[in-house]
Amino acid sequence: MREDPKKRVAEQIASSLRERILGGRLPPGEALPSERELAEQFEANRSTVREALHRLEAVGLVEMRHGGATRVRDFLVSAGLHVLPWLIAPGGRVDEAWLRDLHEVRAMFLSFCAEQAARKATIDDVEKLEALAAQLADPKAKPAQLQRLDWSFFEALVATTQNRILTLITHVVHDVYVQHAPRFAAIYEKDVFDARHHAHAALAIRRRDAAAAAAAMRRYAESALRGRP
Amino acid sequence: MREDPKKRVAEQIASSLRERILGGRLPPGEALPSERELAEQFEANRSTVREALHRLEAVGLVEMRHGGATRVRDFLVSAGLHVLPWLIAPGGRVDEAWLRDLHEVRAMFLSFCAEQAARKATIDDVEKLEALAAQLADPKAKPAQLQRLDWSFFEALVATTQNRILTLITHVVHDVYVQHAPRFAAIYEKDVFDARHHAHAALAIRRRDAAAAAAAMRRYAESALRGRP
DNA sequence: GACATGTTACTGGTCGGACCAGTTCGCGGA
DNA sequence: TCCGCGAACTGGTCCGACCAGTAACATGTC
Repeated sequence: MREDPKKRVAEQIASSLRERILGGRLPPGEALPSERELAEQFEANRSTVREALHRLEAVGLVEMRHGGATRVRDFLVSAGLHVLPWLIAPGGRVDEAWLRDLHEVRAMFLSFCAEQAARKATIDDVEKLEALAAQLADPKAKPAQLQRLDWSFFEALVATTQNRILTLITHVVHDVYVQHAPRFAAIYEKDVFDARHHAHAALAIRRRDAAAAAAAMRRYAESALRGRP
Repeated sequence: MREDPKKRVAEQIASSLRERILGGRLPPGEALPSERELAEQFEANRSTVREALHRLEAVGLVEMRHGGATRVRDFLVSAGLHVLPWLIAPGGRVDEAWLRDLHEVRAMFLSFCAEQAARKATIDDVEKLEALAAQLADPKAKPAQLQRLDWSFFEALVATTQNRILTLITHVVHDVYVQHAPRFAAIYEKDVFDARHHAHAALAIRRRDAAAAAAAMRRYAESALRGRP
């Protein structure tokens, strides 16, 4: 319950409650203290507490019922994808199990995007992907640069699919990456990162070879697993 | 701006603004009227308006800055997957382009889940999937029943993967399905729906044949496209 | 004793008005 | 012309009151 003067009070309260819920200290079904009680505990106004509670409600972590108590919902049953950034690192420490799940989904994503991209890419799309692949192949590039370029490649791939739902999912994944960028740095070390996969994918997309593009990206995603600590 | 006494006032205001944003009448970058002004327009208290604005902020539709104006964000750049239920049917009418995107993602999802399920399924999982596939094959089942069973099969498949990120994504898709269930009913008509795909997938999962399971579910997803109006 | 009922003490929802705290922008002086 | 200061915005927090549902307990009836 430390103070971070940067954050708004409401966000501090929301963070505190969110951690307790995702950390399991407030189990599903449990009734939260009343708003008036929370206001006293956090030494804040009830309106401010309400604001915090509404943030939690908006992402499906609690259920507020007029007249009844505000209860913790089971986020594995009710919450949407947007809780992921908090789930990955509850209390600042990255959770290995969630990370594994993320890498699996990432592999599915990359390969599917490559497949769709091969079907829908325009010349401009192809050239952009090839340009990024070329930059990724630069032996002088530092890991941090590679990380940025790799993300750009991913974004370009998603944009090429012209599927806006994939774009929406990407935003959430992006939130995870920016919040925990150092955690993924190991993937981009010299021994692990191999930009040839990107070049293969770009080439396959140019040739409209959906299967080859998907295979290249899948190989890349699986090779990145070796960079995991 | 009609009144629905069931919904809370704050939710009415949020819905109204959400529709304007997603409908494009409030373009990205545009500044919303001040909270005091909105309170007057909606004949509500400023606290209530703030509550509505916070709901929009929580899903990435607006950006509130202390001292500055609250501005509309570009949801294709900033919003997460959770806006999907509203995007699919802006103003009550289902958007065909979004529906097409959804079907694409659905196909990816089903096939990937089947593939992972084949790798991770326990005996219990397999039996549950086979039981559902058997029920789906019942020639006397009505379309509405098939729709429910098909969803159960999907959920069981996702649960079998033991990947909780897939579960989170599923929740959002579920929201879309329950909100627009009639829209998807055509998929389950006698001429279109073919439960043999489910049986094939279940069998492949039992045999731990990931490729076959993925292929079966992909065929199913693609066959369902024929049911689209 | 079992059950319907009404009272009451909670819960969250809305209100209004006040003040604090940042941003923006234009007016005025150097 | 340019800089800087301040007024007039913006959102953020607080207070205290009251409205509106819920749930549980006490009561009365059969």
